[in-house]
Amino acid sequence: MSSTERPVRVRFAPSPTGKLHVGGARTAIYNWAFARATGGTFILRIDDTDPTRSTEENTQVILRAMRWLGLDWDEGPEVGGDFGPYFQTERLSNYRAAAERMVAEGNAYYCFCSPEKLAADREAAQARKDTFQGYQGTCRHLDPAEAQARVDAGEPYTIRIKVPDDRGDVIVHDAVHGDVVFNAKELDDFIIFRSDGTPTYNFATVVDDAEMGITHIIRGDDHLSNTPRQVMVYEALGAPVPTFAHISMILGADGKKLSKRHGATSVEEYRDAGYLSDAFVNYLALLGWAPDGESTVISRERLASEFSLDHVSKNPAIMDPKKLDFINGEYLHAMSDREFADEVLIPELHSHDLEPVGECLHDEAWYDLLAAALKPRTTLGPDVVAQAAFLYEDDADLEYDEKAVKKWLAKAGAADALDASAKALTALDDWSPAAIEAALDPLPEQLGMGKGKVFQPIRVAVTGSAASPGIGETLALAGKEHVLARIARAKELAQ
RNA sequence: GGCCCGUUCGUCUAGCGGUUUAGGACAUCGCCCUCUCAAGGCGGAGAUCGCCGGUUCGAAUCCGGCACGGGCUACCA
Repeated sequence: MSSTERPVRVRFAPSPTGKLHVGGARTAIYNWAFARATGGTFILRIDDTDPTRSTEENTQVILRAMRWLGLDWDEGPEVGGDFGPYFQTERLSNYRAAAERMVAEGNAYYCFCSPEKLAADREAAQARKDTFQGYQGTCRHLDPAEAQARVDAGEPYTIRIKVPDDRGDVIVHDAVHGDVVFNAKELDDFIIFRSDGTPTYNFATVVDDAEMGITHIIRGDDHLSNTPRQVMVYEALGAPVPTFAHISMILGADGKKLSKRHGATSVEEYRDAGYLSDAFVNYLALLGWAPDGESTVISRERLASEFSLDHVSKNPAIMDPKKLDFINGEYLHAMSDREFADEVLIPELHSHDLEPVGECLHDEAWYDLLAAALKPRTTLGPDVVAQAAFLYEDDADLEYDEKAVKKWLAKAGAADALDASAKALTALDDWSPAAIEAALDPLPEQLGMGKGKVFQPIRVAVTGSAASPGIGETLALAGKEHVLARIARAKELAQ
């Protein structure tokens, strides 16, 4: 039975040797979306066979990142499943059994070559400028009984797969690259079991994928060249070969492999910077996959229903933070004022220790107004902090932006504008944005000045800066008492 | 050294032999709106489809070579 006829089972199998990187996150997203779009099963497996670099803490970081991304897995850590365990370190006996079966069936053999001999052989091949520089097959034709005797005698050994002499072309059916042809002659009898009794990656991963019934392997294209080796293992195991989908790497702005010097590379850094999970998934999903040539903002639901492997691009993608910001802004702007207040505004203010000061005008209606004012001006959650800061300063401590003072307060007419507006505002009972604007509206004409000449001095007086939401909203948020106090204070700087 | 992969505006991409004067999005520039900053609306500039040959009446699309970039070739994953 061909793999495409089996119910879809895909897996994301990170090694807990570090945090979840954006490249891994995208691989996880594609696996998840493919499973959801095909009604298949999404499995999470932890490939922790490298004991020196794998840690429990990294495993937790990865699970947390997966949850934050909203990539729920059907089988794996913490949810279980019929094909477990889902940690490779708990499956060692499976690998051992599979390898021994391969030896027994003549598809693998014991090798007693020392690392030194192998290195010497390789150097010799290089010196001879041989086209083939792999394993020379020294132990391939050892008598099985004799080999077994040496093993029993305690001699160190590795287990190597026996690539059939007459295998010919190995064709990897890849959903994004098409059929990729390799010749088995270029493959050597690679090691599947180390002398320390642990399996190698190319072996363990295939044993797991075969036993877990994985039908499609979606992973980074750094594995493409290793795929024919893995196909050899599937064949030796007598397991169906899955369909592969090798996706390209994500690069930094300079076209080089993403690394620390490019800034944020891990999922949690993006989360901590204030990106929305939906926006981040949206951006990453479209970095290398396009449902059409038009869509930029695509919902999680659409991703989960429309994702397909045949629209995945072959070439590497450069990560563009500007576009991520744009998409994040789109998600923010699509929120209701209430959602924005509860999910972004208030948490951000709290995490920056901007707690309500003075009298309690910071009620629900006040936050709704602040949310409405700030939402269109926000592309990243933390943007709200600097914009709202003037509302959390004592009147006497408010700092004025030097340029703004020079441009708007230290100018002829500024004092008149402040006087007139203070007078109009003092008389005002209804302290709503609309009422404030109505009260201020006639002033420019009365004073014979342009609107900017009147409103900007007020804005600078109240916020300390030349940029803020509309004057009505700004004053309404600051509160009448504070507005008047700040205007009075600013008059000392005005002409 | 050998094998494999990739190459469309600055960036992400659409394009699967004629409907293409190569479409969209981000970024950028300009205009409108406007009390500022955003948001929003409208518009501009921006890609001889890596290069060279070939197939074809016709190629970004098919084939070959080359160049550049990347991967694998480990008792790493």
